[in-house]
Amino acid sequence: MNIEEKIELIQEGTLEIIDVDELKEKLEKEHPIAYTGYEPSGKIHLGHAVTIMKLKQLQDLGFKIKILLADYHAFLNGKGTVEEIAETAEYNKRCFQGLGLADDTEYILGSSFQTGSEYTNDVYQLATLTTLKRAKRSMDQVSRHDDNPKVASVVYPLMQTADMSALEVDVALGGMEQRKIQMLARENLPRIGKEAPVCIHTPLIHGLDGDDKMSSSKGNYIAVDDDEKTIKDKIKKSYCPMGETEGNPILEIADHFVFSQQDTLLIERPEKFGGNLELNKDELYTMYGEENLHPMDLKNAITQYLIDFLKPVREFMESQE
RNA sequence: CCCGACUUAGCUCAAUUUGGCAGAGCGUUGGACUGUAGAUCCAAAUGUUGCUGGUUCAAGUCCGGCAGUCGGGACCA
Repeated sequence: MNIEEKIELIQEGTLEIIDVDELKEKLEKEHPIAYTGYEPSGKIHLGHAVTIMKLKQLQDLGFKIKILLADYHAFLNGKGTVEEIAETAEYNKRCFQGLGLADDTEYILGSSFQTGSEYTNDVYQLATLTTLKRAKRSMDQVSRHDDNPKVASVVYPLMQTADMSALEVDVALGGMEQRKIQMLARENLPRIGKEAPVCIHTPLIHGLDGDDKMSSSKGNYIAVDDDEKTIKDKIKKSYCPMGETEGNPILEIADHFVFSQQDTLLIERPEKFGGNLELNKDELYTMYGEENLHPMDLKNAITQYLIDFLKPVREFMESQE
């Protein structure tokens, strides 16, 4: 596979690559490093899984993958005590493994290096280069809501910047909510004499309730280790307007998790409603948009697909207990 | 360190000048209507009133102490 073909693959399902020419250079390396950081979270859901799927693809293309279990970041963001977060991080690691990342994926706990002297120096350097306004703004989509925002919330993006240097990453992958932090990092790293990584952003998927963002705090997610019944119940209750192809969480799940794995989706429906269908992505969107496919039939198909898709994750997690 | 204000359901807030059964909206849950969900309609659940001591027949309400948050003042050789 040549570099152009690789780039085409990487672009699938991403909103932006900043920038593509730099990515070409990175792809000439033997084993470029790609990283994503996750705040340890009580549940790993399909939103997280969008980025994990992309990391798996990068892995197949020869990247070395580093996953930052960002325990300090979670701590700074008010998610609990360091001890609680460490436990959650261990659980999250199993979720990521269960989603199929290769065994040589490196899982790194933030606290294992984020107090080092060189690292700390980087953070202080960055602190002198970053205005409060800019740092706060970068946290718009990331910061947990707080009526009394703490200094911690502006240290957060500086640490995320320093992470990229400390982990020697070539590519930083994240959901679109990370964009402002990543852009700040790209701007500041050269100013402290470090190289900025290529930034790749994936779309956020809508919550099952139709909310802008699937998030563990809102309970509008499907967790990667949800069991069959839970998946059924959650999809059944999901927002899914007839004919609506924008902001429809069920179609988004089809997009990111079905059509990234296979070309067509089998939709089983009773004869009286037209009988079974096998549709590719374009056909599905067209047919749904024209109201020729009922939401319930779509939901049933996605429910069954997700049950099968997440089954190995669940089994892996159980085998680890 | 000093002064003041605030703290009530998951969230936002009510609860009369003058102590008398702690409420609403939103959210949540259930039902109706739809071959899904939502919208709409109907119904239901939910409280250590920040903690603590006191006054009183009776305290969310009055008094004392503590804590948290916010604001101001003071300190600045």
